[in-house]
Amino acid sequence: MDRIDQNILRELRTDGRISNQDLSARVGLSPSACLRRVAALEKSGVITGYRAVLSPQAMGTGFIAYVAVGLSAHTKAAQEGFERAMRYCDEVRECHNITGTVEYLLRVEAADLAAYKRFHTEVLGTVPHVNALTSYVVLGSPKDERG
Amino acid sequence: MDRIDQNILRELRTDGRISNQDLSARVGLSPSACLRRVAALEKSGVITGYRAVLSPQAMGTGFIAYVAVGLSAHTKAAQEGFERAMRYCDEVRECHNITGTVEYLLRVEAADLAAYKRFHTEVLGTVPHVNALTSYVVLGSPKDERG
DNA sequence: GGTGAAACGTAGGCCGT
DNA sequence: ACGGCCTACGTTTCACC
Repeated sequence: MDRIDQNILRELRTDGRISNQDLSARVGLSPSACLRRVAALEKSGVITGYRAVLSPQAMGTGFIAYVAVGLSAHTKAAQEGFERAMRYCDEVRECHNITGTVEYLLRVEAADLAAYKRFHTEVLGTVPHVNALTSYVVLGSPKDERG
Repeated sequence: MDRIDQNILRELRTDGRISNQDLSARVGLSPSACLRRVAALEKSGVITGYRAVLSPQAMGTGFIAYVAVGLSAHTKAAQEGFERAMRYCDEVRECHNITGTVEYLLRVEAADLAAYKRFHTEVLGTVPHVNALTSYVVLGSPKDERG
């Protein structure tokens, strides 16, 4: 992992669909040498995948909220049950296990406030052991370099 | 924006580097028709970009935390100053303006606890109007579909 | 790490529906 | 307006130096 690898990663983080030819030119390598490095970075797990970044507005998920979730039982079974429920939930885009007064922080994307309310009561309200629920509605994201 | 577009977006969200040929086969279209749709989705702003997803561990940023930040002044100038500071901060990967008792939620990625402590005191501690700081260290992310 | 050539994918004109 | 076909062009990918 030298300077050239760092440059490759910086470029791919900005534009994941750059052609190998353009990428090799930017980092000062021949296409084949560049491709070998990219393949190695993928194989070693430094690059875990590529994703298209979609506009939430255009996707009909203009309502975004972070939700702090506390469980009533601190058992392994309770955690696994909750995580399993989150995994199968399309609205839940991220589920982080955190330190602090509650166990989880979710990022939830819904169409609008009404859809979010439905998710809040009908989904989160019915998952076993869910105790404390605090929603933080996202008003805007001055910086967002997710992925 | 019909069902085929939805399928295209679902595939590109999962694998942003899929070839147009494979993508067209998956959504049941000819390569040219598929490419036209993808180009239209990019032009109309539904697809805002493509990114490589990198492993934080491999990138030397294995320590991740969410930080709730409250400002002492609720003026436009105070907010703009804070947001500007966050924009130029490499450790801050996301900065969301949220509702609730505090104004901002940050995602911070650092090498380790020591690096995070340095960031916490030397960066966040010196930004004007920063009042309340609460860190939530990420222990793990059972689900993470960021991007 | 670079070179070259074959295999592969892309992009755009054109026509049918 | 939109999808499919065809083709020239560019890119990827491999053995080899």
